[in-house]
Amino acid sequence: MDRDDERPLYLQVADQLRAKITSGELQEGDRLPSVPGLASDLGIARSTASEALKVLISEGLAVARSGAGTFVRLPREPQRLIRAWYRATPYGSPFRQDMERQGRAAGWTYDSQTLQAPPEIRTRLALTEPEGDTEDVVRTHYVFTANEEPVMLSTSWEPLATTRGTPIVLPEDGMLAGRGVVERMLSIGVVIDDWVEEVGARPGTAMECDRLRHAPGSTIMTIQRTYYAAEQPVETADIVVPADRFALVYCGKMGRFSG
Amino acid sequence: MDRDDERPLYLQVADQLRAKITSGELQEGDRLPSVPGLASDLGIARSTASEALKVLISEGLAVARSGAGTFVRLPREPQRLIRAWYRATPYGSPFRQDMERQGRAAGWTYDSQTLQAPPEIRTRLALTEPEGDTEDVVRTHYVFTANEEPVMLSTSWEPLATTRGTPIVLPEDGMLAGRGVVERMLSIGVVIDDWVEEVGARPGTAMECDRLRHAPGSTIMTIQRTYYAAEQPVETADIVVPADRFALVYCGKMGRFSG
DNA sequence: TCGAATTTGTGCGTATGTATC
DNA sequence: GGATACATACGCACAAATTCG
Repeated sequence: MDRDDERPLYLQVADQLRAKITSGELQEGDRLPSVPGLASDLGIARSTASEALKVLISEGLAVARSGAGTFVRLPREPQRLIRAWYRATPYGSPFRQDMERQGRAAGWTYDSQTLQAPPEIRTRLALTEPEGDTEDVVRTHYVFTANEEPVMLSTSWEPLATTRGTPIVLPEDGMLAGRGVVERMLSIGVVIDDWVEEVGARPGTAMECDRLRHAPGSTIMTIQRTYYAAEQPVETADIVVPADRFALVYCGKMGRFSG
Repeated sequence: MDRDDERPLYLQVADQLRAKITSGELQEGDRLPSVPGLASDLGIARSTASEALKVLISEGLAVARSGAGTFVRLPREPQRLIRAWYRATPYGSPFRQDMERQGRAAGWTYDSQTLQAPPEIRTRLALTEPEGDTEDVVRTHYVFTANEEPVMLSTSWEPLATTRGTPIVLPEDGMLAGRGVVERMLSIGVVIDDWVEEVGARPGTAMECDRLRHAPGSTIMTIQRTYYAAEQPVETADIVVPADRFALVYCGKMGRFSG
């Protein structure tokens, strides 16, 4: 440690602690030195030691538990979610296929409702102006689980213009329950041929983290997926996955339209 | 403001300032109250006022300029990075094309070096065991800029087995400098036909955030990209983009291999 | 060009509340 | 219940950057 100008003191202390984590000297779940401990050991102020730990916490390398201490929290090796559907036969649940390939039991709970689409969804589904307060979409909230643990949230929107009067109006009802949008739509003659996904990331909201049993503020990835049949959007979904458990895998071929 | 238990004081102050931003009372570039100003106006300690401003900074709603003040920085509508290359002719810089489509001036700086690939990269490039300490890859660090601002980091690895003795050993050297991997490889007869991208997200490290001029700990997305020619990996890169500025767009077609 | 005023960044010290062990 | 730990809040001081007359 250098008391000179070089770098701020609290960053030097953070570097020192980070090195112990990345080198493996401190492992997952191990307790980091406490604020008073660091302060007296290194001869610095408690507030300075506290700043150093906050750096590691903001980097996601540690979590503080009030009253207990600050603990190492290594980023887990993420599971891979294959998001490029090169399956020749898109039958069955894509999520279940991904999980079973990695030896995990997939499941989900859901909750469907018909209502009038909000403006943002109208844009994504290319809906016309609403007529009065007519209900024109089916919204379904999903919680997906792997080995009984919640791991993914999804909110799906399907226009009633496409599905009204068919056996698949409700996504999780009837013979094709749980088979995925593509297969369900195919059964009523709607051939989904294009997909677009827009991937973002941000700290999770309190509600999202709660439903995923995650620490508040932990990083999540968001996917806005839209399915098209003959250039017409027939389903769109907001998908939320915790970033410390999943990586999204996309692939394709060069040189011509990637679809 | 409530001096009672309710919520921590610095969060209440942060809420109050955030409300002024989201309501539009304070606009992009406007100066927030200074730390001493807040402290005396609200009758709180300067350190408490400072904490409140740090909350907004960590949320990406403000930036501090030492000596000048703290300024509103509204979350921009995220720029879209098109990551599915359906360009029939993959000529020119993909990054520049994305930026110019959105009316921004693209640029980059780089730094190339030949060295022996570390284990993780060996796996990704399917390299055999190293012979002694032979240098077998070219590593290039990039900092990409849009309108002079750093917006994306990338570290690219190319096996010397592919490029040794050709005019394109150094990515940013010679006639094809800045033209992108695909075009450069094509010029030596290596036809890149497959790509795989693995997308993750996490809080940025101190170094990453510093190089991107971002608040430490702000959310970033990571992309591990690998290019293949005839099923053989010929380049891999680690790409880092700040999540509050970019969304990644992937698209494809259903029902057959998505490439 | 210079200097005074302002502002952020860092670092010190202390104290209290509350959670955990 | 007592010891320990983190979270919050207060106070002060100085350095470095910026701004402006």
